[in-house]
Amino acid sequence: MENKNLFCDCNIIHKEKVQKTKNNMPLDETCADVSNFFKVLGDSTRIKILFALDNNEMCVCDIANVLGMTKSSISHQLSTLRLNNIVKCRRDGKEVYYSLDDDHVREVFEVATRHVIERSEENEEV
Amino acid sequence: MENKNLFCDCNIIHKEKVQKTKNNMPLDETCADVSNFFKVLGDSTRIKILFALDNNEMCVCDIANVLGMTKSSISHQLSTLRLNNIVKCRRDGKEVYYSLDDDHVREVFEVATRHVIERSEENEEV
DNA sequence: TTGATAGTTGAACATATATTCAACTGTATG
DNA sequence: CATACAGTTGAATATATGTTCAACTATCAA
Repeated sequence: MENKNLFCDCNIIHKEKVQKTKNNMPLDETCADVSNFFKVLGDSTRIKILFALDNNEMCVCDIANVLGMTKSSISHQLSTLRLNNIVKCRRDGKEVYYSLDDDHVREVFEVATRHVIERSEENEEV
Repeated sequence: MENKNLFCDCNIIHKEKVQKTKNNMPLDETCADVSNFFKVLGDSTRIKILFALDNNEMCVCDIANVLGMTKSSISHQLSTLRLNNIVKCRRDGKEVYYSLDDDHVREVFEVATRHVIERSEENEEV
């Protein structure tokens, strides 16, 4: 059947649109990078860390105290955030200070927060 | 010890900053909503679906064919996206057509994509 | 009504991942 | 040097989640 795709269990309904969309799809690697970026932000502990860091740099112990969690779990999550270029750090004596890495991150973070807050306000009205 | 937090295994190093940051933290529920929003975008299948829908609405079979996946898995993921108000759908005859839900989503999505692409270009230069 | 196709859904399985725990490194101080 | 504290890290465990499979509903056409 010409309309069957080897890797798919159903027909192509709009052949041209499918072909066109296929041609415009980004590389798999790009999709993986984008989804990975969101995945890193998709954890409430990490989001709380970002809120805490939104206005000031903080050391691991202070973050742990703000969130009421162990320094180990915070350190693990900071490591994830750092490896994904979402926070950066500097050591000063015994402490390591973390802060948001760049403005793209702040922008995405703030747009998303606004989106979620506005949506929840909409839902209250209904 | 006055400097120990009941739920944390380490000292408060900067007492004032910790207190101030604690006071400025959003509600747990808000953090959960924000992280959940990102979590939904944090999967490569769902990101591919959003890329496919970025310029035109599509039915389930066509999306499945573009991604080379079963209609069942696509339908499961569309359901996740729909429940989180990221896509919307309309039925027309036997087909159900999906499209991006609102402009906030498009904005976050596009800023993040730009961010990831620019970052990967930076890395190529180095 | 019957058959065909589009799409949905719940359960099961396999994989991914957040936290805990314990051991470790790095730095300052006595 | 030894001690104390800040922070990191790897392994283990418990939980979350994406895909598959099979059964289901919805719509159209004969």
